Amino acid sequence: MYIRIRPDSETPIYTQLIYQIKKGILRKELLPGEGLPSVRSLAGDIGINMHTVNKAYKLLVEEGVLTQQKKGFIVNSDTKLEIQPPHLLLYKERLEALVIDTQIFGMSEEMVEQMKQEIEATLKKDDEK
Amino acid sequence: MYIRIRPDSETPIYTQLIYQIKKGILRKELLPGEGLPSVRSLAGDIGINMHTVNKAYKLLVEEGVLTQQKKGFIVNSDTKLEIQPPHLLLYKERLEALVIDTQIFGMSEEMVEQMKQEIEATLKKDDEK
DNA sequence: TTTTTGTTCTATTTGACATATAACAAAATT
DNA sequence: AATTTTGTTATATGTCAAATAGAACAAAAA
Repeated sequence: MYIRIRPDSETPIYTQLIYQIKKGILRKELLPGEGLPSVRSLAGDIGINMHTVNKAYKLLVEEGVLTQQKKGFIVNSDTKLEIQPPHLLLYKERLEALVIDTQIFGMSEEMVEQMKQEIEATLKKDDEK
Repeated sequence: MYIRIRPDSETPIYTQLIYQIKKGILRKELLPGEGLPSVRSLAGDIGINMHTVNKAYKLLVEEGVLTQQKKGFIVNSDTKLEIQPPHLLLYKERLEALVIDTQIFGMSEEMVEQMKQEIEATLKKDDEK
């Protein structure tokens, strides 16, 4: 699985990593129950620190996306993964900010819908594209 | 116009202020051409520092939401305010992150749509509600 | 037995955020 | 004309998150 990190981005590395992994799961490049690389190996591969990878993994566990076994992290196999209240609150805040900017800049509903569909296309298996 | 700041929020104060002002414009509590309170008076009113207000104002000018006269900041009167490329990029990144979380947590399209409409209701003039 | 795993701890560096204070020129007010 | 208000600029300080570095540990896997 490909992971690309932009060190100079405003977005923290651990946040970038979190979304790269979520992307991998949605694209089925990471399957339920599949193990993730160890914090040390992944850190070494993409050239970042071990603790940064560990932070991303632990936050993903906290969200329920990953689970933790005695040894190592794996993709959660639960069919129904529901968002927890504190994360739902953050989700709503992000949605509100996006809606506000959409209206402030007078972006049409079609324009947003098109962008959304372009994004969704990148989140499908290569097979289905 | 009401402005409420949560000092303990993860969101920086200047960012909170930016969205409060955008909200005020959408709700028509701030009209095109209308002047905003001076950085000192607003800072004093809501109990934050002058430079924090100034930072929010300047960023809003940079986005085209406000303009600056010889003296003071005013709401931009341009009918067509179009988003600039760098801001559009950030917008797309935020939209992507939201779409990813929507799918990862298996949220239905109806659920998102409902949340969106609840938000949009808060962005209308009180008259229209 | 050796290696690998995540965990924990201490330490350091960097930058953003926010505040505080002061001084300035230009504009508005009195 | 004098005073006040405006945004601007500069310096300084404190706090915190992010990221790195290195070391040590017990438990599990090889």
